[in-house]
Amino acid sequence: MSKCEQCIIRQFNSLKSLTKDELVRIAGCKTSKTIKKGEVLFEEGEHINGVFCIKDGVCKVSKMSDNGRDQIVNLVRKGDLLGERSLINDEASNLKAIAVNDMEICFIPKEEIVRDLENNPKFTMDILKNMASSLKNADNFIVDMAQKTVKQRLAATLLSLDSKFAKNKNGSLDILLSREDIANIIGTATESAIRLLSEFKKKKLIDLKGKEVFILDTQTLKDISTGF
Amino acid sequence: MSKCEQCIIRQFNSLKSLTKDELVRIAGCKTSKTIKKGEVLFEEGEHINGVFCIKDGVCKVSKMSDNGRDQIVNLVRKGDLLGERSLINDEASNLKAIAVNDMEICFIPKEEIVRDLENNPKFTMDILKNMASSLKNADNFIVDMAQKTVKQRLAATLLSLDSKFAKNKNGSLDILLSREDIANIIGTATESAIRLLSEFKKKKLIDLKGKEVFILDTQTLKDISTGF
DNA sequence: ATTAAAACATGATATTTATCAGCTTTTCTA
DNA sequence: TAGAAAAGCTGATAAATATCATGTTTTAAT
Repeated sequence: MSKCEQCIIRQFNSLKSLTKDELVRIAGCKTSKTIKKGEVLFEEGEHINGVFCIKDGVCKVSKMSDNGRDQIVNLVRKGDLLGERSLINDEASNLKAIAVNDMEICFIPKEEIVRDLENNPKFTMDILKNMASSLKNADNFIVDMAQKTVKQRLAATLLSLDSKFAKNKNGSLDILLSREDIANIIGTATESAIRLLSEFKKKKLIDLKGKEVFILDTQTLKDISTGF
Repeated sequence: MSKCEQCIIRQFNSLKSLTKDELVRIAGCKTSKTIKKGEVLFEEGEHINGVFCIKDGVCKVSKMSDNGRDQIVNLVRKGDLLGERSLINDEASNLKAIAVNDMEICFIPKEEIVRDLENNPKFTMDILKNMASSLKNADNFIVDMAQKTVKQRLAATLLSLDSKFAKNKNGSLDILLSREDIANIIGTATESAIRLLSEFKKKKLIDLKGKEVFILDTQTLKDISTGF
């Protein structure tokens, strides 16, 4: 069993605010898991009963809409916590999480982390700050979804992937998404996403090699996303 | 100056978790204001430096999109707190708030309430719960915006207004919104919103008398909003 | 290595939604 | 209370997007 107090991943999330003693206790009760690409971390309606700390890999967090299409609301990656909300309210998750590639995760049971929430105000404040930031992002996302065209949303999404993920040696984004995933992020039909990706490629704003994406012209993408 | 410890409004928000002493202190530093319909509580980009407690009235919280249209992300009403997020991060607001009707509000300076946040874990936890709930709502809103048609979104919005606001004696919703406001909630052109409202009226799902809205057939509205 | 399944791609068409124009009604203000 | 401005309404049309159909390429499993 690996030791949380020696794990560098925690520097990237709220767990950095825990004391050494608290981390030792967490290390004693957490479980580490490997999750293969395509596997489910949790389903909509499931009680999560804990928090995931993502040591490696990426997962997509989505919700099924009434008309049966999945909407991806977040991509969670190395260093992020997942499931903080289930600590705070006692409800079942309204979201589903699926691994986009192979993942390494640690799962910390709810009771343990709630104890820290009650006793360590610094930790609580950190969680609160994170939540406030997520809420701000969510508001911006709402505005984009409501007011931007599909083309604008695709441009914005490509820019967001560009800033969120590292680049491979060949310059491609270090995240492989299916065309359907991309469509489910921007909220459109898969065919529409494909068509617009082809258009962007033809205009040399991006390049595509299979699922690999190369961002070539951020300025024009920014112009498109803001309506010029 | 009115006394917070005797104000029933606080029972509806996180201020209920403050101790009597804390409330007395808050009462001493808060300012009460009347805000007329159409007046601005705060602008996008403004540093709010405090929290609004809404004693009466409703305001619309919105954000300007890149293509110059306002998107309403929330309607805040009697009993709600507004601006909690500005306590937690030190950023300027990314949202604007405008009174929909005449309002009574109290404004509590940031420093005072941050002090409570640091010293009263019950209060902090309550704020946290509220934030978690807002975040869940925001996720659901994103999915609706991304996946529902304008007609579905209008039906969903009418149902949400129906459950959020009281009814007048004549049965109309106790909230008067312009057609433009409604369009800015569902994220569509004003003309489209008007057309669909007329259609719903013709089908006897709702009735309209000027800005007054009567919800007549919740079941069919629900069916429409969920895609049947 | 072969084959089935999944993902990708593109054209044709239908549907939805935005935009523009012109008109009526309501609201505000001097 | 008259006149101006804003809000509401409706039709015609254009633009955006979804859907359906069909073929190709890639991936995965045997």
